[in-house]
Amino acid sequence: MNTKILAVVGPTASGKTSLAVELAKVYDGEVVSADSMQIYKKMKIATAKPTAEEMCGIKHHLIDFLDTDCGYSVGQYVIDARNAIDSISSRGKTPVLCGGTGLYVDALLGGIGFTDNSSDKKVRDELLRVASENGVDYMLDMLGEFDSESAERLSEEKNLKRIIRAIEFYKTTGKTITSQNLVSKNENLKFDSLIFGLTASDRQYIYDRINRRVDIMMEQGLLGEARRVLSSKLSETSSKAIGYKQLEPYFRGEATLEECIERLKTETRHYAKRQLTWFRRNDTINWIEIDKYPTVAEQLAVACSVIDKKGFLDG
RNA sequence: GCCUCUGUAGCUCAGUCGGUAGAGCAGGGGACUGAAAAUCCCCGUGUCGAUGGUUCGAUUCCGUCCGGAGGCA
Repeated sequence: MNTKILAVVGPTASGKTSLAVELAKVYDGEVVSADSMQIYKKMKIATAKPTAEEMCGIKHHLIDFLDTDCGYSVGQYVIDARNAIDSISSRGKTPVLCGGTGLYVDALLGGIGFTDNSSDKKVRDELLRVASENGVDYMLDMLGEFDSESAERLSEEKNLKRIIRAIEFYKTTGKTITSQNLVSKNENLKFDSLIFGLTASDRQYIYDRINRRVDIMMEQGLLGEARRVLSSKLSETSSKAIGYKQLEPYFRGEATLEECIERLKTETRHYAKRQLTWFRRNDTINWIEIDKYPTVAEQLAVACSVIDKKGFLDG
């Protein structure tokens, strides 16, 4: 039988952390993070990484373990998360997945099997160079030579990053990404999951929370953290975090602090919107509207009633 | 008080030699299989400040009024 796992997803600043901790308390669980930025050490305030106090003694996995100069990927995440879940289950506890990185959540819960060594920095850099010289259409034609199906699929939006990824996959494995995607879903790797999604009936409610949280981050010392993070060596992944690069114009004297903070809020809102788009298409999610249930206690009550009604953790 | 400039989308502004208007940002929708806090695609009706006048027709020209900015006193 597949391992049973509870999950809490949703946009940034929706309160995933506290609900996950409460669920873990009730169901004797441990939290497994699904967040592509909280993995990094040093990045605490900007990533809203749970503090010891917020964790309430609940063990958290896949948080605060990687140096900022290290890269990371979905493939690695799925391996790490499966290990964490195995360890939790073997101790007879309930894994509670918690995070806003939709790709990580879906890959893990959907049982996507990644093959080894399909990513090669050298190949990718070379492709990026070719692309900068010849343009997107040229890359699309190149892809079409061996994988017309994905070339067709990508021809509408012309997303260079995906086109390059498709070519890179072929160059490093000799297989097309189209064929890989067909066989990657492994039923045996799937989890028996019950997913809760935090959202709001009024989008503005979440935006207000984001704006407020950025102000709080500033009070907590985001500026100092940004200085430290920006002066350390960052990887391709860690350099993408929202919260530091938006403050760079201020450090360089090219913008006022107020302007940068506004920018930071806006980009965080954009991010939340993308997260909502991602999760909305998942019709297995049990949505909880946080403007209707503003306290963790209320959200927990809703979640517990769903779990009970479905008898999800019975037996 | 006089003079000049200005009032167009939530914001910043184009524009219409008179035929009821369009960019950027914000906002909305969507995609997403090894960078995903990434990357990419789609979406623009608004009393053109108010009110009279000229005109077949005014957001556009003219008058008056009401905002805003600057200059002279």
